[in-house]
Amino acid sequence: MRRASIKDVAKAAGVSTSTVSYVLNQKSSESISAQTTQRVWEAVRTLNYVPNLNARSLTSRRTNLIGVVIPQTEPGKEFMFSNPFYGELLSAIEYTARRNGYHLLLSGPEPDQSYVGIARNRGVDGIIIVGSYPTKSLSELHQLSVPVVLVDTYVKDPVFHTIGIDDRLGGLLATRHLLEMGHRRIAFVSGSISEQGVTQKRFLGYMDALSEFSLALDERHLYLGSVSFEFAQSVAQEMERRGNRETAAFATADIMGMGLIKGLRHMNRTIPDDLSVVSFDDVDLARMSDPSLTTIHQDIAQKGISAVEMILAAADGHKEKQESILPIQLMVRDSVRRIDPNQESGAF
Amino acid sequence: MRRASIKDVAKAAGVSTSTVSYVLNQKSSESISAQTTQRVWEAVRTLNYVPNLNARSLTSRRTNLIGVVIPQTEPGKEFMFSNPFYGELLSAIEYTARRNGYHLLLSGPEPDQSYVGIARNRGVDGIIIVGSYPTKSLSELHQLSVPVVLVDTYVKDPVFHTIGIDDRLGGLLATRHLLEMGHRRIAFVSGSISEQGVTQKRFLGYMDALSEFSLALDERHLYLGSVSFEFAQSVAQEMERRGNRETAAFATADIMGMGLIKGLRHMNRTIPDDLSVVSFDDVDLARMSDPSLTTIHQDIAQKGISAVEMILAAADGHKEKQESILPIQLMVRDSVRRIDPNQESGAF
DNA sequence: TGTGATTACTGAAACGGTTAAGTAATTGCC
DNA sequence: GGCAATTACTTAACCGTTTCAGTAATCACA
Repeated sequence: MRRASIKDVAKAAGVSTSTVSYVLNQKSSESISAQTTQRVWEAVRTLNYVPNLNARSLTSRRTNLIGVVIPQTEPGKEFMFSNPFYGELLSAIEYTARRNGYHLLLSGPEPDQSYVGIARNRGVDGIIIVGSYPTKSLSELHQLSVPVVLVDTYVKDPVFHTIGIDDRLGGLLATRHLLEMGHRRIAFVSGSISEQGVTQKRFLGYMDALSEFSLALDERHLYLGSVSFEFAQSVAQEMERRGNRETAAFATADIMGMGLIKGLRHMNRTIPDDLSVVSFDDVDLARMSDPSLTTIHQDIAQKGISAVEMILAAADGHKEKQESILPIQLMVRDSVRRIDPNQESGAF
Repeated sequence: MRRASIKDVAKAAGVSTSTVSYVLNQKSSESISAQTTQRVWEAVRTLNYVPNLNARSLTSRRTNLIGVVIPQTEPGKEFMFSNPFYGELLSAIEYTARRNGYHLLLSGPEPDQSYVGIARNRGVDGIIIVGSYPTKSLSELHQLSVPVVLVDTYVKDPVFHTIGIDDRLGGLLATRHLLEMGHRRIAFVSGSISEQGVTQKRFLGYMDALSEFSLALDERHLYLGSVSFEFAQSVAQEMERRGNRETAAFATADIMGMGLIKGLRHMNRTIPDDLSVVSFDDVDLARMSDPSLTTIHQDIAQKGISAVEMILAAADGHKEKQESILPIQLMVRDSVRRIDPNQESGAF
């Protein structure tokens, strides 16, 4: 008992498959009598017919499929989405896509042929790539003539649509806030700094802020690892070990901010009394945290919505390259306290 | 400059399309000379050819696509995944699927034709449904002859593969722990209790535990709303308003446990001193929370892995209905304190 | 009343693949 | 040396859909 095909419908309605197709697609250029139209719809109903979109895409050259590639945040870790940022982003993408008649083809990066797999062999109408990847895979993508939206990726090549925020400004705002609150020895806690990733920009912002206050970069304040709760948690001990007496930290993701807080608490330190923390992203978690995190807010949902809209526009023939930089904002909450800049001792 | 098709390869290699197809699929039943094989592969390489999986599925009747339906946790909310549980689960599903050569078609429930859309018109090889849905849509699904795995859904009809945990036992373990720690007035904080959802079972477990201690259900201790941080947060005030003097609460999801904690803290109450909390799921968040949550642990990743494996088995012809109940475990952390059962006053 | 439009359809090719059946050439075997 | 089996392909049908190019019938009109 197979799924009914258009042929079954045609037979049941006593017409040709082309007629059925015309009825289904309501082409105004074709004229079909009201009688026939009704007979076709009846057949569709009784046979419980649904068009096969895969077959349709064969001729229409449109799949109504958007590929979404989300990275494993941590190379050693099996599962992605360890950062809730991705969950929130994906939600927005899925919702927007579905509203516009698109489905989502979800994939992590494929080990062998980078991440163009779904684009190439599924013929997606567009592909949204979140995060940074080796440049060579990006150039691969360019050869496919498929709209690509890069989210949170920095590339010089102005070939792809991009959407992101001003990460450097974010780093500046975060660090400046700490400086204005009197902090001078500020840890920089992040994942590894890659060429195309957001972290590098946030780091530049960190340095910008130091410059504003005529401070030199002290590499001993850099704590680089992976974007994960666990790593950030371990940084607390590392800070003590190094003995740099930081009074504040800028963590480049909310989960890292939370990890830091947790790590400090294990050492019986409290936030913000022993260490002020500013983080980045403003995921739901940031508000839920205790103390709630002072963080750089970005509109994660809007990022997803815009990404889909760019694909839709490109699929509708708009050729111009689009580039969107969403606003960000410092959210002052409870994880930073003001100190006397001349006070000599930090928590460590 | 279109994508190369199998015809282009055939022309370039000077053979028929069938030969190319045989080379590509390495059918041992067909004999192709080493020479020809090499020429075909060369053509494939120079033309950068990748088979179109959509076209292939037309004849092979296999799409290598698994549909995943994840609910909007909250009817009024636009975006799903507000509960990190879904992110963790989806991660595991995606990873396992990709490892086995499958891609994921992600969808929220479709407003009009429930959620069978992707199954019907994309011809997925299997569909994983997370959470509970109206029964009528389920019966719809049954008519498609596609393997279906129901995750965290209770249905009497033993038609679908299912995977879940013993939610009733979980409710029992959570509540019993609170009772053993001396609590007698225990709030039940959850989303709405639906027929097929997990909440109902957890509620039954809550009642089981009360029975064990010869306590009657007091409906004043029930706080039902939506599975969200925000609702749980608001429950804190509601508890005070009602004045039932609860000393503990069982929240049926970790985010609700966290919301509760936050809500109480806003009222200058502390956990677990003023209220002990046990929650459910043990998402990463639960460990990160402060105080870390005493919660019912379940292996979320395994849930996803098993779901995919069930689909794979079914796609390979295994017809028997599979049913998996994963173990759970009470994780004792820092959100519960022992009190004297005879002490008369709770926090409220 | 013949002509050109319009209406209401159908036939067939095409999309990119797979595969059963057929064919020609070579090989194995007695 | 003749026949069957094997090797190495090709042809053609088919999967489910769209769409261009017909075709036949009706209609409008001078």
